[in-house]
Amino acid sequence: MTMAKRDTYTPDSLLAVAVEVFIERGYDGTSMEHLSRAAGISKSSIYHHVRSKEELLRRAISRALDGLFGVLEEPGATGGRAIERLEYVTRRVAEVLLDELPYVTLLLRVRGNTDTERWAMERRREFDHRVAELLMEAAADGDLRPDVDIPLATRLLFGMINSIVEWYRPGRGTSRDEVAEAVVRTAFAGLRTS
Amino acid sequence: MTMAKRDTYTPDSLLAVAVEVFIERGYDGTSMEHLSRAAGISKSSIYHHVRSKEELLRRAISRALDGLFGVLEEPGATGGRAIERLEYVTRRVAEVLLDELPYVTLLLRVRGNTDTERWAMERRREFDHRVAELLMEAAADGDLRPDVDIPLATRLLFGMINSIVEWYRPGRGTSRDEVAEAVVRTAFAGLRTS
DNA sequence: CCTTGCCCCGACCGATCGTTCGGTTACTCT
DNA sequence: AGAGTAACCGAACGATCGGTCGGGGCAAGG
Repeated sequence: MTMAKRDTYTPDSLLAVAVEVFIERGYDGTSMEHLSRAAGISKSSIYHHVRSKEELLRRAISRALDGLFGVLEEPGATGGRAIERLEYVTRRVAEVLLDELPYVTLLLRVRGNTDTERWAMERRREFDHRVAELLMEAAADGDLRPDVDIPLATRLLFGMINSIVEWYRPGRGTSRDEVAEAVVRTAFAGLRTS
Repeated sequence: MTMAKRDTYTPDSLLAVAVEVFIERGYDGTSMEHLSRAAGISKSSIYHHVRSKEELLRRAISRALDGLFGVLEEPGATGGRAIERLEYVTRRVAEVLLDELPYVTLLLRVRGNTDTERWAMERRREFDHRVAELLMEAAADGDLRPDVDIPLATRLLFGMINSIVEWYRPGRGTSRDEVAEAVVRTAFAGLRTS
């Protein structure tokens, strides 16, 4: 009746292993041989769980994108003054990035060599655009320092948030919430009026 | 007598072509076939100018590192109050990054798969450490907001600066000096006291 | 004219790439 | 016990990888 838990790979648990290797060696720098060694099963066995190497990438990237776009649907991102929504989104994006660190890391490193990668880049641009609109609204409300260049500020804001994937390691140093808080505080000190 | 200029490749002019392809496709995602097509010469001809694919990477990375470490030797980085030196270094690093954009881009994307890449990562860490020291000095002088976490602030500062390589394209949008100025202003608004 | 040396080429090397295939194990269900 | 199947494996596929090799074209110097 109840399906007994077996200690074997599911597509998702295999994905978790694969993503770690992708991050360490880069997607193109990772061979199926590398993956099989890290997973402890043979190269051909991997194909029992997933169709291809690229499917692993697609699954990982989808998970990251779902998390990021999900933030834009949350109440804090849809109601209230633009500057407040912007601050909410900034904090939540940082949190999602920290919670789904390996998957978002992979998303941010995609270069556009395959159809999957180009699709990921397009979705990412779309997300950035949505946040840029928030910045424009906040500027129209007069809640941003008058001398900020909106497109430039958007770039630098994302640059700061996204850089987290380059150095954050869970359990070492600053905690998740502290990082998110520091990002919000540092970024908005340079943006907000008063 | 005078060596007539011939329109043929030098190791450096070939490097410029190769670096562009490396950035577009990623180092591991670039084959010598890709390089030969971009350079307009055959694959084997490339080996007349450079010893290997990895030598191209090493040359590019060296150029980036020389530029960055060079900043630390400039007068503005060695004399005066720590907070002033920090601001000088921040601006100059942004400028060097913009001037040597493709080479620094490559440096920042290295993952550590080969000896060359591991060497690059070590030199980079060394550079980051030098700047982190400046932050500590400035904090000791009481010129930084008392609530800033020094290691964290260092990460975010570099995150913002380094993100430039992800979006800046010369001749499009904001100018070199405007970008450098915006980085300094935005970053120091969140760091400096008063 | 002929030689020298730089720049380039096509053909090819062994190794490794992502993927496929036929078959074996081990567990579940009847 | 026997049937069915999920999970796995070694061997091998054609393609492509980074790199080598011997030689050809051509401008410069004699």
